[in-house]
Amino acid sequence: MSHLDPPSPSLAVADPPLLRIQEVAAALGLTTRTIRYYEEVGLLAPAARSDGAYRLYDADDIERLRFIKGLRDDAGFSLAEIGRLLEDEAARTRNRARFRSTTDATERRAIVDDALGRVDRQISSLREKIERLEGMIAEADGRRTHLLDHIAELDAGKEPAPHDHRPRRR
Amino acid sequence: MSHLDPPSPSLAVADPPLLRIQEVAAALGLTTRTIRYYEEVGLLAPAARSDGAYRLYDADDIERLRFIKGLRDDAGFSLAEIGRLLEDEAARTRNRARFRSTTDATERRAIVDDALGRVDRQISSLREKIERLEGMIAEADGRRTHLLDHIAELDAGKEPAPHDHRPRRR
DNA sequence: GTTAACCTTTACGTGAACGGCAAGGTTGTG
DNA sequence: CACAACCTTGCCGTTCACGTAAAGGTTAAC
Repeated sequence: MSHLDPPSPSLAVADPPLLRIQEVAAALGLTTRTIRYYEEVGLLAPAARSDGAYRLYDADDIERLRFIKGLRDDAGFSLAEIGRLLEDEAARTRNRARFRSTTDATERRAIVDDALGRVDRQISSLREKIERLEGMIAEADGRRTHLLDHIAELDAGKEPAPHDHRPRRR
Repeated sequence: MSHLDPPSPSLAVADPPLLRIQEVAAALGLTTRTIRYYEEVGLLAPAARSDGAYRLYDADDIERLRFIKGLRDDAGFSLAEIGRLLEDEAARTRNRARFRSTTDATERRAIVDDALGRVDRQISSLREKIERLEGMIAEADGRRTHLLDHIAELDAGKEPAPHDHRPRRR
């Protein structure tokens, strides 16, 4: 069941603590404003609200937020692209509800299959980005080689040609 | 000398054609405004100006612009970061002038060495970015595996536990 | 030398992604 | 119940990366 079955025999499994917005912000290195903004544009909604309407986030929310941050900072995606990659929060909420509201294994399977497809698309998006970056490295490596050639020429004390920049074939 | 010595025996080597801003823009899929803006913020200056002050770009400029576009689109760097990576255009112009104004091989070597250092820093920047992306892929792969576990459970017709999201150790 | 198609600078406008208040409600601790 | 420390929803401000005219000069072709 869970990673280590709790000693409590038949009670609710000590539900995980829900965090308030500032705790989440501090944990992830974001500002509360940013998190609220992400909610505004439909990137994630808190798992719950307190009686007084405080936003309350669970571990899943935090994982999602961390991924959003990575997509923004590390991958350089725009929030719009991130939204497309993650499917909007409304759909996620709907799917969670659908999953819980049914016991039909086939239907549950469909929902999980769907999630799997999204994750796969996320992964190939990232791989594609890596390939483009590798292309850029190759490009830069070309310039590097060119410069090394130059250095070799200079070290050989050659009569310096007046700065040729055309690609050299070898 | 150059990639194929030109037939012209002792004349200037048919200097390469300089392009006007719109031709450059079309060739790279940018707008003229964007190119002018990049000049405004010090990312590149045209190799020359016509008598009537038209901007004229050479092949080097275009290569630089293409790299800038890659850093922006593929790597997702901000223009400020790109500026730091490329060293500002003023420095580039100065170095070009210094390179041409000297015949001293040692001095030239220093300049080229400098350029090599920059290219190396660019490459490690890109590699670093790739590593971060690979980290994200690993993360997503974790979620993927988790989903696959779920699917296996469902297919096995197991009594569905009420949606456990804690990391599973194996 | 006229004309269309380019170009120049200057300047104001815009969408994205937040920052930073104000005015008020909520929570937990003493 | 008082109080500090948090939270809420507005709403306006800002920076980045350009878009979009406006008013005029330049180039190349005819």
